[in-house]
Amino acid sequence: MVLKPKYLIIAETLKQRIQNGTYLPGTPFPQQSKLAQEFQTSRVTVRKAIEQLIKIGLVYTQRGAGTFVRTTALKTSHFDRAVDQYIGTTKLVGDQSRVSSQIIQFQIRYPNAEERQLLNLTPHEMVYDIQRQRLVDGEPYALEYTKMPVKTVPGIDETVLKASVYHYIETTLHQKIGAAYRKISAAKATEADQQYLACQKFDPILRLRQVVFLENNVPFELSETHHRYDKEQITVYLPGHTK
Amino acid sequence: MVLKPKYLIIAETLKQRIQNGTYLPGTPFPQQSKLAQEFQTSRVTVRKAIEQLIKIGLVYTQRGAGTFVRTTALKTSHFDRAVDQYIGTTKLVGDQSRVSSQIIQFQIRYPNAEERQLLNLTPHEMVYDIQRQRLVDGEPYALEYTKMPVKTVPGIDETVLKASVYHYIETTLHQKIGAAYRKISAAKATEADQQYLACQKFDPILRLRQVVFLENNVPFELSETHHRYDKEQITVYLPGHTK
DNA sequence: CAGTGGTCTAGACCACATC
DNA sequence: ATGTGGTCTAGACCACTGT
Repeated sequence: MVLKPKYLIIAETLKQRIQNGTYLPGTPFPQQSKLAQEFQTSRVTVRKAIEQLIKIGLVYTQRGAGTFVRTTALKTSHFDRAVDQYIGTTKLVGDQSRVSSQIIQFQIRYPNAEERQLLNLTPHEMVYDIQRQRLVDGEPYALEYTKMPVKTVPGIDETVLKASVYHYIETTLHQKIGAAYRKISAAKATEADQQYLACQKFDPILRLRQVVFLENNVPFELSETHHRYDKEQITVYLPGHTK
Repeated sequence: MVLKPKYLIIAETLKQRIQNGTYLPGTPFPQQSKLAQEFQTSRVTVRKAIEQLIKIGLVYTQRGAGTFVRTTALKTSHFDRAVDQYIGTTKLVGDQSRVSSQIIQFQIRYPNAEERQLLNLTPHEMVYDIQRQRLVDGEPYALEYTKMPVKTVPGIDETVLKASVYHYIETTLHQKIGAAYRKISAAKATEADQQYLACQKFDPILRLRQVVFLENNVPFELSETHHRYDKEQITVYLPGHTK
């Protein structure tokens, strides 16, 4: 694909206009037919662009009335964390230079039953089994247990693990990250948590278990991440019915 | 609206076929043009129906190849918890008869600064301030701190609070629940948590803070819910780019 | 009533996967 | 080369909100 689809370009343009205050919260938003004229396109395409903004919670529509920018706070995060990029630690923090990693364990082995099922593997397709301590600005940030199929993410080594696996996948393997299933829970700190997150014995842990897919829908990561309860929270926006 | 939009009817039909095994995971899915013929509609409408299924993680598409049912586990929850209905405790559990509530506090007062901002209120528009212990099958399930504008949700009383506010809003007020912002974190158990969730002093708590909107995008609830760490986890599905 | 967004059509052409 | 999904058009009509 040489050129981005028109509706994504329009979505980005509208997003910028919201950011720079061209369209103010609560106030107007040009009607769809006007936008179609402006962008030299059809109304259907404009609607598709607006749909993107609805999905990330920037605007909402009211039949018969118009389209409006959301006033609500909590909104700050939506500009930097697009829908598909709040999945990896490095991306979560945003600034890659602030993130560093200590490798606690790194081995390649055969998958167990759960890994075979969730990563869709046969018994002889091997997985990386990785434990990393992630630090932001030198402070412990997360403890990660990651399993990835070797066949799907070939070439992982210590250099990659010290930096960002997601970055490696996108730049070197030229793959894009797709959907993800996440389960979020609270847990008691394990001994490893106490050690690598520098937390107390009775501190709670925010635990995130997820299966992540590439854009071609091949699962490539099964992971469990532990966060200090006082350093991280997870923000979710649930659109109502996207029409 | 007398009749449901055609694309939603098609989406439901396809969903049922996935459930009853007509379309098997990994296996085929009729091509969009064929489905358009079958449902006597245009391909655009069929695509809109499929979009719904993608959003809840039931299927995925691959350009040039076809549409496929997701194999991955974790899938069970998607049939019962539709996108827009995992917000209230009563709905979360599913079976209303199993849920009961003890009212700990119920008063009406003027809003503080945070409430005014997040619920979009003027200083003289009053809010309900409610604390409830929620039980499932008689066992403590959650401790809820809820603030709602009186003007938006009129007529709340002890009878409603003993049952379900969401049910009241939908049946008596004839409003529908829309979008929601949620922040999920882990926390130490407070004294109230220990008392009303019957948990130990050093047990972690799963904490959910959210602002919920009606379908017309008026915010109607600002709440904080505490869950026992061993009784609840939150499942999220993040679609990649929905095209 | 006028004006808005929501649904829908019947085509067309493009990008990609598979053989 | 064929077949799939992805993008796009230029209309039409419906449902709802406001006055």
